[in-house]
Amino acid sequence: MKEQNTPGIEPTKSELEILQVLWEHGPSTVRFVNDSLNEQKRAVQYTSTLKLMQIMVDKKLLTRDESQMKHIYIPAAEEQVTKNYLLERFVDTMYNGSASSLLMQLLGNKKTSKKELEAIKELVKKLDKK
Amino acid sequence: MKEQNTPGIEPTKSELEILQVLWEHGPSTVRFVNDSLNEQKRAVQYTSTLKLMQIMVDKKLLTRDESQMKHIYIPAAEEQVTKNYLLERFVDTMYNGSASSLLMQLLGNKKTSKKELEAIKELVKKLDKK
DNA sequence: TTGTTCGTACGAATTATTTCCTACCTTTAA
DNA sequence: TTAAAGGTAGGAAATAATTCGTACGAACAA
Repeated sequence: MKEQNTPGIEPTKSELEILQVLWEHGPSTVRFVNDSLNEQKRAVQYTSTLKLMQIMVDKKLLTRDESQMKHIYIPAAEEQVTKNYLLERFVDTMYNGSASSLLMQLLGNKKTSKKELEAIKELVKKLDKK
Repeated sequence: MKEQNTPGIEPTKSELEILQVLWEHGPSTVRFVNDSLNEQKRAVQYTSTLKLMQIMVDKKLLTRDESQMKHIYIPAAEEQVTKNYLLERFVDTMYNGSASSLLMQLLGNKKTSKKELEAIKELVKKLDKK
C-alpha cells in the first residue's frame, strides 16, 4: 500500500493562507496568490508574498516549476494530507488525542448550526451502513 | 441568559501549554506550572515560565492572587470557553466554517481508532433522541 | 544573626516570523 | 531601441514570541 508522506513541517499562519490559495486554485504564480490574498484577506506587498513562497520552497512546503520566467508554485503535499496532519496535531494538543471529545465540543457549540448538525448525523448514518 | 465572554485574545503555543497545566490542576504557582512543563513537555527555566505567565496576566489570559508571596495564577476564561473559541477558529480557517467537513476528515483519518468511531456514533445517536 | 533558598520584577538577548526595499533581469509596447 | 511593466533574488528591518540573566526582597534553617 502506498503511504502518503506527512508534510513533516508545520506551516505558519501566513504560510497556511498561501497554501489555501494554492489548494483552491491549483498551481499558481506569485502574482496570482498575492492578488488573492489582497482580495480575500489583507493588504500585502507583492515581494512579501514572493519572499514567503520562496521560504516555503526552502522548507519543502512548496515546489516550483522554474521553466518559465513566471515560476509556478505547487503545494508539496496534498491538501488532505496536510489538513489531516494539522487536524491530528490539533486533536492531540487540545483534546489529548480524543476525536470524540472534539466532536462533543463541536456539538455543544451554539455556533454549530442546525444544518451542520443534520449533515453530521447523515455522515454517521452512512458510516453505520458500512 | 448569561453569555460566556470569549477570551478574545488568542493564546500562543507556549501560552496554551501553560493554560493546560492550569486547567488540569487548577490555580497554581509558577513553580508548580514550571515543574509540570519540565516533566510533561520540555526543559524550561523557571524565570521563562514566570515571564510568560506575567505576560499572560497583562494580556488578560490569566488573573492572579497576589495576597501571598507565592502568587497564584488562574485562567481568566474557563477551559470550555477557550477551547470552544480555538475550535471555532480552527474550523473557520481550515474548513471554511463547516463542522461536518471537519468530521468527515476525522472519519477518514486512519489514525482515528475504532473505539473513537464507536464513541462518535454513540454521541450522534444520543443527539438524535433529543 | 546570617547565609542559603525561593520568590518576583524586569531588561535584554535570541529566535521565529513577517514585511518590504533595492538591485537587476526579461518581456512588451511604443 | 528604448522606456515601462513585471518578474526574481536577497538583504535587512520590523514585529512577535520565547528565553534567560541579574537584581533584589522575603522566608527559613543553622
